[in-house]
Amino acid sequence: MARSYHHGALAEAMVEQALTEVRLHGADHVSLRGIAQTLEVSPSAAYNHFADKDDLLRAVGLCGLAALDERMTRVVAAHPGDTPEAARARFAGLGRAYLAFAIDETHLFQLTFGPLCAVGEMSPDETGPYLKLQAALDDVDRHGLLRPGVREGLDVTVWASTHGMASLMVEGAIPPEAGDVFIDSMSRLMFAEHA
Amino acid sequence: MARSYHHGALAEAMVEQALTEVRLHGADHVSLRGIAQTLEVSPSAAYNHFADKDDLLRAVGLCGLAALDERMTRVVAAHPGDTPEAARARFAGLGRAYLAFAIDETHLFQLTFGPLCAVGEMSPDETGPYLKLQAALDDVDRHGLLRPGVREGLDVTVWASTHGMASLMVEGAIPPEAGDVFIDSMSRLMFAEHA
DNA sequence: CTCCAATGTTGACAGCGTTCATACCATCTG
DNA sequence: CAGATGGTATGAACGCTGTCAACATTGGAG
Repeated sequence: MARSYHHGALAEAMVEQALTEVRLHGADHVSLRGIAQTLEVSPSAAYNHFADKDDLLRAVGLCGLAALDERMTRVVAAHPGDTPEAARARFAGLGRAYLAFAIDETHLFQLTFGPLCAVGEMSPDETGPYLKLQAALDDVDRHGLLRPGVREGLDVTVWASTHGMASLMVEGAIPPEAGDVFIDSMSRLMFAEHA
Repeated sequence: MARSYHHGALAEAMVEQALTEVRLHGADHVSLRGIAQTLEVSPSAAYNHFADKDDLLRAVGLCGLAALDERMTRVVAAHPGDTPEAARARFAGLGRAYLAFAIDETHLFQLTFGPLCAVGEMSPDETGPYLKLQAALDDVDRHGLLRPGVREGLDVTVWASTHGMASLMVEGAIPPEAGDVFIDSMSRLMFAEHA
C-alpha cells in the first residue's frame, strides 16, 4: 500500500519533511518542489492540502510553537509545588527554556515568530507559551515575591524581554552565554529580595 | 548624460529603489529584476556592484539601522542637559523612538534585524543605537536614578526588552498602544522613584 | 456495481537569481 | 591625436521556483 497512487497522509508528511528541512537550512531555503521530490510525489500534489507554500510553512511554524510549548510544559512539570521557591524556579526555568529553544532551534524560532506566521493572529489556545508565562507570574506574585507596584503590565514586559533576548541571541547580536546574566538582571528588577 | 550607456551611480540608485520597495512590500517581495526594470537597466548590471541579491538587501538593511540611529539622535538632541530630568527623558525617549521606528517602518525593521542582515557581525560604529542606549543608561545611573544593585547587565536587558517589544508589536502579537504601558512598566522596574 | 469526491499526475507558464560572453565608453598612456 | 585599459552595462541563456488547469486514478458510499 505504500506504493499506491494515493499517499494517504501527504499533508502530515509534507509538514514533517518541511519541518526537518526548516530545522536544517531555514525557511528561506526550503522549496515545495524539493519536498515533493523527497516524498516522491508530484509538486502540485501539495495544493490539495495547502493553499500555497506559505500555508505549508505556517503549519511548520505552528509546530515550532508547539515545540516551545512542550519545553515550557516540561519546565512547569519539573518544578511542582506551591512554595515560593518552586514558583521562582518555574518562572526562571520558563525564561531559560524560551532562550534555549531559540538557540537550539534557531531556524524554527525565526519561522515561528517571523513575518510569515503572524503570531498575533493566532487563536488563544495556540498561544500556550504566553499563558504559561502569565501563570508563572501570577504564582510568583501570589507568594509576594514581586517588588510592590510592579505587577501592572509585567506580563507583556517579561514576554517582550525574553523574546527580545532570544531574538538578539539568534541574530548573533548577543552571545548565548549572556542568557544567565539576563535572567539574573531581570530577577533583580522584578523580585523584592534577590536570591 | 542621463541617457548614456553608463548609469553613473547604479549602486546608490539600486539601494534607494530597493529601500522604497522594501518599505512598501517587505524584503521578501522585492526582486532584483523588478528593481532593474524600474531603473531601466539590465538585470545583470547589478552584479557589478553587489555580490548577489542578499548583498543588496544587506545594504538596505544598513539604511534601516541608519534610519533608526537618526531617530535616536534626534531624541537625544531634543532633551539636552545634565539634569536628572533630562537624563530620564532621554532614556524614555530612546525607548519610544525604537518602538516608533518598528511601527512606522515595519518592513525595514524586519529586514534590518532579520536573518539576512546578521546584526551581530556589524562593525561597532554601525551599532549606534545600542551605544546611544548605553550612554543614556550611564547618564541615568550617574544621576542616581536607578535602583541600587540593578546596573549590572542592564544594557543588554534594556536593549532586549525594547527590541522584543518592538518585534512583538511588529508581528501583531502586541498592540501598538501597549508601548506606553511597556515604557512605564520598565521604568517602575528600573528606577528608584517612579515619576 | 457504479459513481463521486478526494487525491495524485502531467505539462505548461511566468518569473526568479545568476552567469557568461560581448559591447560600450571614459580616461589614461604614448 | 591614436590606441589600449578596465570599469560598466547588455543580451541571451540556464536551471530553478511557485502555481495552475486539465486529466488520471482510486477508495469508499449509495
